Amino acid sequence: MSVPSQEALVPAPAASGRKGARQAAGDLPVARVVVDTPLPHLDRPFDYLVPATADAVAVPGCRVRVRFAGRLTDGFLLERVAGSEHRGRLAFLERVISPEPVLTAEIAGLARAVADRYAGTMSDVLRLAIPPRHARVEAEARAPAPVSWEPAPPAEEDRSGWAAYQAGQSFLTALAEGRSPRAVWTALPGASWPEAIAAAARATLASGRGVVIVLPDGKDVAMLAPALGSTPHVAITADLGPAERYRRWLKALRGEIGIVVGNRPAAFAPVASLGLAVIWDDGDDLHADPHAPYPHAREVLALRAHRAQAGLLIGGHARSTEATMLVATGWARSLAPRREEIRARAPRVRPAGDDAELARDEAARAARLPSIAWQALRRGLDSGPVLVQVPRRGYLPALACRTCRGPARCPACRGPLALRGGHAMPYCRWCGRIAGGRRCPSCGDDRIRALIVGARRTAEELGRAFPSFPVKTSGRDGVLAVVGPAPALIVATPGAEPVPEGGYAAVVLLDGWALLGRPDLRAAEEALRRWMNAAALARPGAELVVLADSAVPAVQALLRWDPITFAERELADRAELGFPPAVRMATLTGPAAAVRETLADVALPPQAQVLGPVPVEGEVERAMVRVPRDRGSALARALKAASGARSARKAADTVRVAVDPLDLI
DNA sequence: CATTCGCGGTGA
DNA sequence: CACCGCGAATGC
Repeated sequence: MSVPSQEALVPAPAASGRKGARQAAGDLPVARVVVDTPLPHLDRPFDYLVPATADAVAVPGCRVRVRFAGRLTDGFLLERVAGSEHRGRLAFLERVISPEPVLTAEIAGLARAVADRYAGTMSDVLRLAIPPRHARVEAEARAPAPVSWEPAPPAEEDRSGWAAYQAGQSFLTALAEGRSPRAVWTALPGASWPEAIAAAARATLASGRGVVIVLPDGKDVAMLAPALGSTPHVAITADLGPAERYRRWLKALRGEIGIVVGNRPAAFAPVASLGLAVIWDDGDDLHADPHAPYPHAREVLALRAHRAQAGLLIGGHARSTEATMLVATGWARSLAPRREEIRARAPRVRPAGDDAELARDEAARAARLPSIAWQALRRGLDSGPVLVQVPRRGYLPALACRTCRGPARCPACRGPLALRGGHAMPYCRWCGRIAGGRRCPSCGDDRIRALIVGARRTAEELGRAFPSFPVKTSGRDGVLAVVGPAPALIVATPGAEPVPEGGYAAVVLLDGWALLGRPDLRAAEEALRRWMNAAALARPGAELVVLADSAVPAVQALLRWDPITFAERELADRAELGFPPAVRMATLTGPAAAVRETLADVALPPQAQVLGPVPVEGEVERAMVRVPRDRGSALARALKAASGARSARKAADTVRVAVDPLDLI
């Protein structure tokens, strides 16, 4: 198709100072632009004319400003083409913000794929993928680009620790030889996962390819940096500030650096010729983006590795059900430790159920500490720091017996009790029964109290039980990154455990039943992940006591240090129940009428099943739609079409669509 | 929010 | 039957 002549395309210019119409560029005069609008029905490229004056700077991937629906709007120039399909006159690009090609072809394709996977728009994804521009930083002289990335020093195999895994060595070799293996890696406790990741990154770099490494939070990034040592890399984290973040991101974009380490957004880092994508602790919910379309870093990296034919390494001490699915379908291989390595390095785990004998010590009794936990801590304190993991404050408003402070449980199923707002009677979080007329099995009292277990309170109580040792807390407000080798009592919430020099001498996981009792599909998986992350910080053979019933599968998995069998069983359960990742599921949340309207409009793929809608709170309702995994993209397409139709007709109430969200129940 | 589309009404 | 006017649809 050819471009109609200028005069036909260009409206007579408004009476401005300039005389004459603007000229379109002679060569490839049409720019395809992704316009920054959240409206789903506008999620496609729009064509604009490139002014001749902007010919040199209007390069694919650059930021532009265009008049869209009467307003000036930001956008990205996808490509320059000779003509347009659009029947009607094209407008000119208003301005090229800068010629920096910030949207590479690879990331453009990835953003499109992520949007399609999550029933979202490309511009929403680009907002997550591309940091805001910082003009001064962009203008800074670019460092002279190296001819190629530093050849990595020969990998120090003994330090990296990959030999401890069944296929560890061949994984490294494959990367170094330019192949693209995909693996789900179950990391050994006590071993240095940063060293292992660094070795994989170096091997990839040696093959002349780039690496992105995604870690849950800044603390993990800080741990990986020393392992990478002199290997050239940039760390991009949220706490840097916009200028420095953009500076480092540009280094990757401009090909000056081949390894990018960071949190969630690093999954989109514009590393050239990607050879390996890494995600650590993929079960951590920090990897799920809270912004529309709510993509998960593991899924982003899996899509990216697939599209770019790069390797993928999904690692963690525990194993997510989703990663297990990738192994089950044969898409990725399992990188599991040899059994004898586990035996040599895992802590010795002992459960303490409800019936466990409380410590004799008065202060330990007050802290609800069973005897075996108290003894483990006391013995540990002879030789080093000990860790007590407590659930985050306010994480679960638990109920306990008024007198003895033992956990209040459902008389029918032993699930944890909770109070619902406005109701006087506690109900069971597991079976939902109203627990009237219950009595505490140990002291007979029928009164209950709210028990807010938190790090600070627990720390005070434990401090009294071990008066001669320093007590340190680490939690949401005030994270302690590291602790020294001296004996000390460390009280931390999950994810905030300080890394001890030389490992913890003992670990106690308090309130296991509280973690397990959460009304969440993923409660057991999440409990095991948190326990294992804490336990992995223990010295080999250290004593570890978990306050939970040993009959529970997650506790069994911890006892045997077998997260894989647990995850496989979890996956089988999900398949049975019809929940992700065994199926693809989407939730529609919004005002009741809007949710029902959308459900009525949507042309669901065959075999789709609608659950609900059910009230969430107030007027808000939520419905779930599930389809077999291979219908996932059809479902996303249908949901986007339906929400697009709604937004096109300017329906007042919006319905939030989330695909495979973490909080399903 | 600006522009265009498209339909029914209207007056010649 | 051409043209007008207004609400709906569209967005280059």
